[in-house]
Amino acid sequence: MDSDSQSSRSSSPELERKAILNITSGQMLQKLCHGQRMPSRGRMRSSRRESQEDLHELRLKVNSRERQRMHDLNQAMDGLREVMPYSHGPSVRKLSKISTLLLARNYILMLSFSLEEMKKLVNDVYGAHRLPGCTSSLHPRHVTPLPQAFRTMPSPNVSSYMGLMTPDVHHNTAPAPQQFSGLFCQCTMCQHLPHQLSRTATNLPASRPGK
DNA sequence: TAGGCCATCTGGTCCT
DNA sequence: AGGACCAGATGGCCTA
Repeated sequence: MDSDSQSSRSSSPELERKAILNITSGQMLQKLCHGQRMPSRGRMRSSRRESQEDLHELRLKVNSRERQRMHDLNQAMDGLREVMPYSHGPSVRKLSKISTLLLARNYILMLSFSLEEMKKLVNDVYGAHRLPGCTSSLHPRHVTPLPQAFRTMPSPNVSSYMGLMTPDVHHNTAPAPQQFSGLFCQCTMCQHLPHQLSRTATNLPASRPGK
């Protein structure tokens, strides 16, 4: 996988061997054994070496666990990248970790906003003609409020939630903003809505209405 | 060449 | 006690 291109750089067998050699020889081992009391001459050869070996083995074990933990973390990060709406082509550089997290947050916020807008639009069309006993979640009574983080966003402009989709953050690999502009009209909801509503949805105002 | 990003090692802390 | 988690340090790779 392309996303592993960088991690394999450092986790290749050769480099891992070097890493092991690094702690096996010299500095690290000295560090590990530093502060240990000198055993008597008779015991020095065997017990000191044993404790060194024990420490060394322990260190290798701990390092290996930590390495595995970080690999798992990176795997999860890759999973997140896969569902993020940015170009996945081979010519596109992988999102950095921080960019992935920030973009994911913005993406969630934008989807929340889209959902709320959709609920409002559907309610505008069908709300007045609701049948008795209808418990649709689209009814105003059931519409959930926006998340706090979303409500405190500085700008109501939809495109502003794409703040991260800028070249300076994504190394010129960010998708064009219009990649998102079709969000409403491509969903199943919009496709089944009356033509007029569908048009309205695809021409969202710059500001959130009524806020 | 500087700066960004990353993997790895390491020691400390917390939890079970 | 052992494992998980975290953050700092370090060094390598890559790009502008």
